[in-house]
Amino acid sequence: MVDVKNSSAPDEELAFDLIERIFFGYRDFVGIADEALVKTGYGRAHHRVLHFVDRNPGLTVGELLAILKVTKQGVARVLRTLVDDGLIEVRPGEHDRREKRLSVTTTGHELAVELARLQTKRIETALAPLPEGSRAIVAAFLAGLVDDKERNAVLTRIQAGRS
Amino acid sequence: MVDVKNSSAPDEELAFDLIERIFFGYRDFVGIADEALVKTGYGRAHHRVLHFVDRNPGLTVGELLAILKVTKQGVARVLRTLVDDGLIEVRPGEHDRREKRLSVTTTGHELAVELARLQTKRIETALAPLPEGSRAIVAAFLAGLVDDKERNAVLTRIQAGRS
DNA sequence: TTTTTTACGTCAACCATATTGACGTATCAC
DNA sequence: GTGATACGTCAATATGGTTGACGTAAAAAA
Repeated sequence: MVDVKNSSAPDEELAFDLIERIFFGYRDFVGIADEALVKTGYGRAHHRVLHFVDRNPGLTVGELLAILKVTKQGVARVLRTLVDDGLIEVRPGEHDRREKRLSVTTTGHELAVELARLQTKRIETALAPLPEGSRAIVAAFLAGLVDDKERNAVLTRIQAGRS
Repeated sequence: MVDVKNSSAPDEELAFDLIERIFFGYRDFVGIADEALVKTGYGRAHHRVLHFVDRNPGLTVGELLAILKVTKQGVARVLRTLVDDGLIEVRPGEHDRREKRLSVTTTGHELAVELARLQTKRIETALAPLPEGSRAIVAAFLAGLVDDKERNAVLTRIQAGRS
């Protein structure tokens, strides 16, 4: 019989509540888009690419990889599908023609907005009963979850894609 | 030339900022555990199973499937590995011996706590600079992201696994 | 001008995580 | 005893990735 409470720390407080809320909240939040995407035949990976290209017109492939933290092979198939299907356009960079500058077509933009609309609705519903200033608090908390070294790049990226 | 602004709604406000903060925040938050798991050879799927079994001793396989929203085949390999490796124990249910009641071993608990500790640290760091009451606001927001029909079950589950 | 580096693509092989469908077994409830 | 339930398993398949090797075009440096 081993004592389970054999840790030296005097019963540290672990944030199980928030850890699980993050899990369940994210599970259902992305589920909104997953469901809506069934009709299109696309998956989560397509949504992520479409979203960030929609928000950052002229994004290069390299920047996209940095955002998603995947390898180029990881997005290759997904990106090719979206281009073939006419949701995303590719043009060589003006100053550096090795680059591929990505942007959404009208069709691509419409799908991106449709999904963003659904997710926005969920966010607003979640914020509605909360006190004034909650949006800023939630935003700050979420930014705080990002790796220290990434935070500046992330916030700049988000800011860059403002309406 | 098609007018991009052809929607009837007068320039709806889409919550791009929060949508992206949720993405980046989650990406790095789960990345904390991913990194720590490299040394063990386990992946995200193992972590999820271990976490919920740790927090809900005596959990049945069926309940686990409902929490993770996957099929039994989806957890089969992962669960078998954790049982074979001695991190999770299985016992038949007392009242219903068809059930398999799952619980962590000492080893399993230690790994679960180690991961929770890392994630807790990130959460506390994110909350630290925020005003009093922010924790409750963030908790409420995250619960609000959960599907309406799931929310009661989720909150009950979280509450059940309290320290 | 040659050389090197960069940005990107692609082929091949592979892995983790999941799915659906079919079938089997033990056990419970009636 | 019969049927439903909890679970396991086999097989085939899909999705979303990975590493490694190699190729091309263009930019930057020598």
